[in-house]
Amino acid sequence: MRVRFAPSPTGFLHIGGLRTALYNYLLARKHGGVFILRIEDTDRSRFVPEAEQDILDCLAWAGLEFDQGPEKEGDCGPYHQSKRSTLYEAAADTLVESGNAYIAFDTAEEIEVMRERHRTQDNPSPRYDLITRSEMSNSLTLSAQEVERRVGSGEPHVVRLLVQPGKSVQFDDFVRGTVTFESDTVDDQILVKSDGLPTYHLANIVDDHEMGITHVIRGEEWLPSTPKHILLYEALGWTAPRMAHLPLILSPTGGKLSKRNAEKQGIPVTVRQYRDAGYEPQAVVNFLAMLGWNPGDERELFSLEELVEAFSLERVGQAGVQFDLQKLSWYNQNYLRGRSSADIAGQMHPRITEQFGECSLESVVAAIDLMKERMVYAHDILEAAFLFERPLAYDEKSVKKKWKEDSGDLLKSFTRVLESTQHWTSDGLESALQSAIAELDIGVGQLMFPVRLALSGQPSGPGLYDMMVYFGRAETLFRLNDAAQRLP
RNA sequence: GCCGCGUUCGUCUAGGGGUUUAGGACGCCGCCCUUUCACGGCGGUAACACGGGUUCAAAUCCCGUACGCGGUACCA
Repeated sequence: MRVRFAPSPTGFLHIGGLRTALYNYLLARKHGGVFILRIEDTDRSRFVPEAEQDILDCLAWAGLEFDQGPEKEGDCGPYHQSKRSTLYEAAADTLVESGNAYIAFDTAEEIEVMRERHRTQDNPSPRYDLITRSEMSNSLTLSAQEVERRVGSGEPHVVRLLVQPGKSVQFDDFVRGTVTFESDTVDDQILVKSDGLPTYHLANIVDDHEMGITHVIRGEEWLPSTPKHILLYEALGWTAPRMAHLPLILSPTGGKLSKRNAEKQGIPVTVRQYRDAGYEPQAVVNFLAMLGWNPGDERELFSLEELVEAFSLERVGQAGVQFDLQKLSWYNQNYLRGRSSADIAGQMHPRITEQFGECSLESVVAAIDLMKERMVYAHDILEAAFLFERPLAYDEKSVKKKWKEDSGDLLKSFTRVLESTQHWTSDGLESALQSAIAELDIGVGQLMFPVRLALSGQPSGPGLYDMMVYFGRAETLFRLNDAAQRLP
């Protein structure tokens, strides 16, 4: 088995592209096959220089290692279509010679005029096909000498696929079963553009054949052009690979998860955005895997290795799937919890020192220990500012609600108990507080809430005693006294 | 318009003729835990698009309709 992921470097890698790459990767690994990365850079007008590096970075980030591709030569390179021109030229020549393709000289304007002429209410976009090609300037309507003269004089021209009418083009799709198209509904696809570069359709099938691709796994948007590809394989006398068209990822409101559509709803569309937003790569991978595929049992959490084990094309769904950011967060929370506090602390330490000033790595580890259960993203730790600096202000609502006239005095009384507390541990501090409220003859809440407020400035947070242990005696006493002074 | 693909809780889905009072997960709601918030535990909410057929029996098979999505480029 040989599969490939073949993105175009026209922009940053789309999240849907990553899913396509993932499914290809999983299938290859599952069957001990080869996973190839091929850069389809045949559109010069949309070429984005940084795009290729982004594709490489994002695949690496997600842990999808390819076997062959740019900077990883294998048995069928090069892996950029821009470096494989001779292959496409040869295929185009073969097709023209065998009468399966022809040369056309029409300019964009001439084609537009033809479309205008044939346009009706019922046919808003006339094709270049059986009906119309006879009235255009191409090697089917011009004499051989005239064609030769025009080509010889350097007149711009394209190569078009000659689609024969009345044929039923059929193929078996792994996820959709048998799909049939009538050749009458297929247009004479341009194979070689007037700049001499092949279109996707030609380059793609030439490369898939040359690279020995056995399974093509791609998005459903390619389904309508598959009959063209099948026709090309037939015309070249090649065996077509097996096809699998994946359900499209839709926006939560339906419709394509396009840049505009998605960003309006706060959904990142490029993999880079997920990386930058602090998503765990495993969470993204796991989430993406479940978007259109399921293992057939009730498991939800899968490592990449487990996905390889469980994956199969048979269990890929057929209906479009809506993207759900909340489910992704749930995955993220799960994978974050799976990481050690030391690991997360190591990642976040630089940002914490940058934001709050110098602090030891050990203290960050302790802070993560305190917060981990209530974090969804690694950077959530930054929101718990009180762990790294003294509260600048106290949550107004809580003060209004919980801070009573005697709270300051109670806090001061408590500091006297804490000064002499023997065991500065969670248990020791709990009994210290218990004895304090017994002595003062008050309810637990009357003391607990002011203490929490004094320590964190917040109405909620980690366990009170654990927090005191984290701060230590001196800092705890300082914050208690400070609050008693600053609050009314 | 035409061509193609699709349609089970709000979302991702299981189920593919009888085992289904349609199962799980996310979300939402409630209770418990915790005198905080989260985590966790327990419970609840909520779906077979519609209409015909086939059959003793249909979410499951067939046909139609509706709706959604994709394609309809010298883009991929």
